[in-house]
Amino acid sequence: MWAVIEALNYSPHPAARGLATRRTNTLGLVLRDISGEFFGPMLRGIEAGTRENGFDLLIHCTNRFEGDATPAQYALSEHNSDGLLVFTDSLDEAELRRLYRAQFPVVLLHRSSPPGLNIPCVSFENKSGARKLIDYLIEVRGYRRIAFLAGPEGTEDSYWREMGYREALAAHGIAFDPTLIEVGGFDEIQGKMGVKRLLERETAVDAIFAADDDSAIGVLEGLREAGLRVPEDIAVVGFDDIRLSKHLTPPLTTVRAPIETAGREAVRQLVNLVRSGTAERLVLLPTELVIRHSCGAP
Amino acid sequence: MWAVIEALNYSPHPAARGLATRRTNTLGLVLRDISGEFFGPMLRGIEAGTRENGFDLLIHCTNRFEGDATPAQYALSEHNSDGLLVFTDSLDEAELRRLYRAQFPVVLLHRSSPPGLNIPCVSFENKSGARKLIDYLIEVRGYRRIAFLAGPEGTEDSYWREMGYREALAAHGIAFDPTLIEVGGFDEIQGKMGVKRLLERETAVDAIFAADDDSAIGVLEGLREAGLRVPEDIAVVGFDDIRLSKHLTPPLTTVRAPIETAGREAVRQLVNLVRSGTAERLVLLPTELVIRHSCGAP
DNA sequence: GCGTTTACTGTAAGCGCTTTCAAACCGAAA
DNA sequence: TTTCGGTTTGAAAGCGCTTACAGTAAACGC
Repeated sequence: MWAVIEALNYSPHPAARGLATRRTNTLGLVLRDISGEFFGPMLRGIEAGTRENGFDLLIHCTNRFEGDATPAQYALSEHNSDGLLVFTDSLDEAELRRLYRAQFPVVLLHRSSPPGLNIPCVSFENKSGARKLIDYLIEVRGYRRIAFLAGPEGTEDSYWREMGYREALAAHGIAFDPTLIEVGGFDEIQGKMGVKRLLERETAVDAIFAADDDSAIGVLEGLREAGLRVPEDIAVVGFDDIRLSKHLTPPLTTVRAPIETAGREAVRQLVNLVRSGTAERLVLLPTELVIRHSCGAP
Repeated sequence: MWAVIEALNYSPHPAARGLATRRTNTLGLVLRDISGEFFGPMLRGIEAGTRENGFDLLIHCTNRFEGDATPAQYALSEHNSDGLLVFTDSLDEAELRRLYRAQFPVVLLHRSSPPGLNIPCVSFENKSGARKLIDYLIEVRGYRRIAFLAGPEGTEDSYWREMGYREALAAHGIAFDPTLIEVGGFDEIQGKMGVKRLLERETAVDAIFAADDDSAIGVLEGLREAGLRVPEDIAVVGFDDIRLSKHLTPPLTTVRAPIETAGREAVRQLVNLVRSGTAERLVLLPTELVIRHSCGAP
């Protein structure tokens, strides 16, 4: 029997099998886009996770193009996958609700469940990571006027990092100063623009906490163009510890976020959800302080 | 009619449709693994390309795990995709031949067609890029003893870069010296190990041409650990111009390879092949010299 | 030896769609 | 009114698989 199968090198037809079993053996990943340093490691983790569990991976970016005719399409759904990994805000709440009502397995990555939905999430310990970082800047490096350059509006990772920042300030009796907050984005350009706006304000700044390393790169650039030395004139720290960070000039103090592990873990939860219907409601992966020269450390 | 469809929010079942039409509306991407800085931009290009053309993207890594039970599986094939994008050597020649005989649309990325098969390929102008780079090192910077740190055995990108290197030497009457060749790999670790082996030989070296930027990073590290200054004691150049390169210390002289464009172009060729059965046999995307401080330029 | 359970094999239905083909329909020309 | 071309509509077949079920054979206990 198997010999015959081998001889004819037969392989079953996934579409037919999918039709009959009503399972696709495929997991879907929904992203807004694939840009920035973040996605390489994340994809690596996700791909590894799906493969280890014998699933295929279908990727879809929901980002619209300039002048595209097609309306918002939810290309990935119960029809072509057994479960969905949803990154941040790549799927709107209505679709999330629909999938939830349909009891379709979904795991959220770096985004929490909309109220009432109880969808499992995987993210980092953003708050405590930021807390450790700012504690260090205050206690060890002696900075008091620390600016926060936030990520994109509505990004939860950025929100919790800001909460950690505020908590650290409060714990050391430093009043929160709104003029030290500037919105940025999770990329180099926005980081650079953000720091320029910050400098125009002419408030004293000891250190800048960029919401992620990508934007910290822009901050370094912006400061260099403004003729300021890092860390002598102003210290810079980021979050994520992407591969570039240790190669920057100066090497960037940051918080290491296990990006790849988060991807793998999200798949693990999703596979559990698909197979046994259970998953942990919230998984927060630990972060770790990484001290380099950009904060003034030797 | 459409109102009813809207009202019931009906959406067709891809598996059933696939069964009936014998088309999947999906393109497959076969990789060995997703590591290194190269894959981010490449995936970005490929994803954009597939989406613009209304196809889905299925990704599969053929890399084996330690002690995995499953034999070499060709998860992606005529059953679940309308065409395949094959990156370098992620698929063996036998499978390539089988797909070719079955007239299944395949486009190769950074790898040329096995003899007799005539499968379309998309790659960079590696040879002329390397030629420009080495010409510059010889003519402008005056180096004569330039080492080449090759990529992984059998990698065509590396092969053609070496050919460009040799051509440049020959054109300037510099004899090819095998002791200046060292094998490395397309990653940091291998680059570092390669440069250490090179230094142990105690041949005079003016400059090191690493086959890609990832390994050039390892070279920089290796030289730093050996107490050598770049570019004062020894110059270093790479190939690809990945995002890190300009942030390195010193910033890396390299050749810009349009990684993302190559991905997008490969999809374009594949879509043509799927839709009209035609594609260009070979597309080589132009590369561009990027001069930074690591080669001794100010 | 017979009735009963267990195992195995084969058959048919059906998954949700496309596609083909035939039948029905409609308007225009004879 | 009849006839013909063209269009619309409906029904049926089939894509390649799974699965449930019936049917047959084999094994078992009394």
